[in-house]
Amino acid sequence: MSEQTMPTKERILRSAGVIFGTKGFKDATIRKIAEDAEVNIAAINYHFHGKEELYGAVLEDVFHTGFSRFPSTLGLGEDTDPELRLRAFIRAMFYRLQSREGWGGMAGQGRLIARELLDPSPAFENILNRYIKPHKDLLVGIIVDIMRINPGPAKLMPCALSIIGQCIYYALASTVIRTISADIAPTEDNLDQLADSVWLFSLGGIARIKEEFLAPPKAKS
Amino acid sequence: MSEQTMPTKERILRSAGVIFGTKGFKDATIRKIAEDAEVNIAAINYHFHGKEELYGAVLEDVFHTGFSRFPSTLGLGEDTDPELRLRAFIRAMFYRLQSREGWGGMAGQGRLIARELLDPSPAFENILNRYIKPHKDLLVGIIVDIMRINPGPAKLMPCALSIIGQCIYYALASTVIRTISADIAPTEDNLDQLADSVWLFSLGGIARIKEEFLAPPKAKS
DNA sequence: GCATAATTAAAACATTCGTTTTATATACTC
DNA sequence: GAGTATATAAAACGAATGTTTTAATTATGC
Repeated sequence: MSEQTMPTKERILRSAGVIFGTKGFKDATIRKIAEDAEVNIAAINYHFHGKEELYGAVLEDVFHTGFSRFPSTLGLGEDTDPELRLRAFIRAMFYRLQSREGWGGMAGQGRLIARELLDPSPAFENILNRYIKPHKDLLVGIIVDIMRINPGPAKLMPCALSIIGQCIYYALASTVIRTISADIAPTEDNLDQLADSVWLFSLGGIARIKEEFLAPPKAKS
Repeated sequence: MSEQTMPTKERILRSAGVIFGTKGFKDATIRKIAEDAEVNIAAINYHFHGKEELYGAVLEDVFHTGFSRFPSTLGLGEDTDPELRLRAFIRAMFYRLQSREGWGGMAGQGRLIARELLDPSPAFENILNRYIKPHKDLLVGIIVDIMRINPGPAKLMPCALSIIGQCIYYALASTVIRTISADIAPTEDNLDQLADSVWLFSLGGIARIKEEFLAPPKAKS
């Protein structure tokens, strides 16, 4: 389905995804989206009822597409080595956040999600319950399996946040990372490599947190 | 110096810091800043030459104040145990990003920095060279000292990004973290605790990266 | 103490943007 | 094939916003 034969509604959704992602809600204008989608302004307010609802639809679409195409297990069964399941989890996050695939040139879905974390929109609460919370629970389950004990949420949650934080940061700061050291910036080609670096780092982190939980040090200022 | 005796220029800078931080550049309006600072609109365009330049001044002020009050060493000498220097580095980041201290109720400096990482402003290039790059170099130095070997930038940079990413993420996503599990969300009281969790996690991560560098596994799919 | 510069105040301007309205075209139903 | 619903197009509206202008006020230097 080419650019022109694609139904208007879809074209709008595509363009809106790119523009909302790269410029943010406030900076993205209906006019620019309409121009990019080669669609009249009124068509946007016809199919969606306004800017806000369009944004909600984009958000839903981004999460739905991302989690459909790159499920957090990447197809691995529950019986797989939990360390490999963690690797799949992290890789899936990298793909979702940074891969170009499946979103037709959409270069900004990772940034769109980062924006939501900064300034959650009204539409985000649904996303939170339907995607993010289960996603977090899955990760916590993997960590427990890796540790082979359950140290309780007070230890597990920071672990999970540390892992997710690394992944999000690469998407958030990709622009700045590129100017600081271009060779380490995430591209389509080194995603696996970066993801695996985060994976190894996290395996070490998890081990250390477990160790500290089992044998809390007496004397360490 | 009370609210009213403070010079106009400073009052503007304070209010602008809060409002830019919490709402972002585009969403923050000159009128709201003027109202909050109890200052006429024209005074803003008189002292600063416009919205953009005001923003630049705020950014400079945030970084200057942050790094002055919380230097990355927290006073520790070069001869200190590098693991403790890492702890200081991470704590300083948490204080800078999330502490209320020293910025008169400024609740959003961490978010302001996260916004810059997402959409760097023209004023950011200076900040990058004068604050962020040296900051990164310091961190890399600490990591080398902890590892006691230098595995080269291809291994060091991801380590540094993983550490910084964790810190930034807590600031970026504090709102969402709070709704997911309120007890782990960063507050003024548990900053040390969270920072130390990131510290331990990172120590484990560094160890693991080093280990993998020294003895790369032959057979691991 | 006055003249000049620095600062603050109020109003007006020009632009941008989301939305609405009105008109036209296309598709579908009976 | 007429009539109705659906979809697109063009223009206009109204609100918000950054900036400028013009006037008034305050501080400063001699």
